[in-house]
Amino acid sequence: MTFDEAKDKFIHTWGTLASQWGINRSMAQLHALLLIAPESLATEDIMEQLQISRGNASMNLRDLMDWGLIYKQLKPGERREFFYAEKDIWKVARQVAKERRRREITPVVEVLNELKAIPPDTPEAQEFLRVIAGLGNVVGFADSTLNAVIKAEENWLMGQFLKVFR
Amino acid sequence: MTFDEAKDKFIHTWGTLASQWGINRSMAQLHALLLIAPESLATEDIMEQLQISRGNASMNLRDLMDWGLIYKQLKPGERREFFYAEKDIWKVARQVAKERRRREITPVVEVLNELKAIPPDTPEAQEFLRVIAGLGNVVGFADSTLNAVIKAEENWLMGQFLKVFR
DNA sequence: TTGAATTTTCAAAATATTTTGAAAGGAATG
DNA sequence: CATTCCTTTCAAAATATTTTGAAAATTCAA
Repeated sequence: MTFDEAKDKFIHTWGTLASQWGINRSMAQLHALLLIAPESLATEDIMEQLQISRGNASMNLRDLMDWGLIYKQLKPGERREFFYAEKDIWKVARQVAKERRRREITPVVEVLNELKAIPPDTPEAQEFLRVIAGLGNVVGFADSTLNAVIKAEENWLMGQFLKVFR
Repeated sequence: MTFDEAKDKFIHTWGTLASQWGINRSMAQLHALLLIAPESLATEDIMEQLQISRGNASMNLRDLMDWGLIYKQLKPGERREFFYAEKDIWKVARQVAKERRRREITPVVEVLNELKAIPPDTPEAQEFLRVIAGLGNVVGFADSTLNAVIKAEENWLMGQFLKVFR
């Protein structure tokens, strides 16, 4: 496999994968492209390489910046904006974990807490409360795991964890 | 909040959440409904409670069975099929972890292995290989984490892990 | 200021996904 | 068997998401 083939395959694969994760294809491909780019790229470069429209590029670049996965660079003497990706993959993972925790875990915890306040008068209500309590535990685990990723500034604890389960 | 309100809110919330996870609303709501049902339900019950069509119910029930999250029950003297959910939430989590690992992690590992075989002749290729190697580590971590969930028949190790990071 | 270069916005178009419902398929009953 | 009851399938319709592209906004240099 040549480098160009590998590059295409990488960008394509990342895009396909991301859609299973609720991230749209353009955003994922954009991220993939910037991840493997040795230099920062201008919007034009991106539009051309991925064959997407200006609007699409603009919106997804912004979303990626919101996620903290890419940065804007201003080159002296250049009017255009350039973009480059965060290359420390663990930092990327931390960033994603942090965002997903905020967007997905936190709201569920709130709803579960609300729901566990109903009176346990009927069998249905009791079953319901059991399920809610169980889900609370699982969500707690997910939360802890994401926190582990987020807080692992050093790789030591992570390494310990991996050793135990491998 | 009354039980009925709580039930509706739970089903609705679960459905909304799931769509961020690439699972469709009907499937998630169906699962939520069965999770909190104290008795197994017939297709008709489900159609009525969730206001969905017969075809929709049929397809999503099958998908949930494929995921190992619900079971079919045949009641003596009844011609209709009944469905009930796996109520052990940790088992549900394990099942989901197992499926996602199979569907998402395994293919990525294969592609990454393919890609890391390119010759490191240019700076671009070298950067690419660095990124691929880094992603390999992150994916390895995700894999280990899912394995931890999958293999944790007992809660002991899980508890240890949580203690360390909490 | 003005105007050229660049980015952002957003309604409409394109695409993708989900849902429906009716027809076809199966299985149990008499 | 034929009939009834129930489930599955799948093309078409409905919905939701993504993408486009041109107009509006912004930025910077002169």
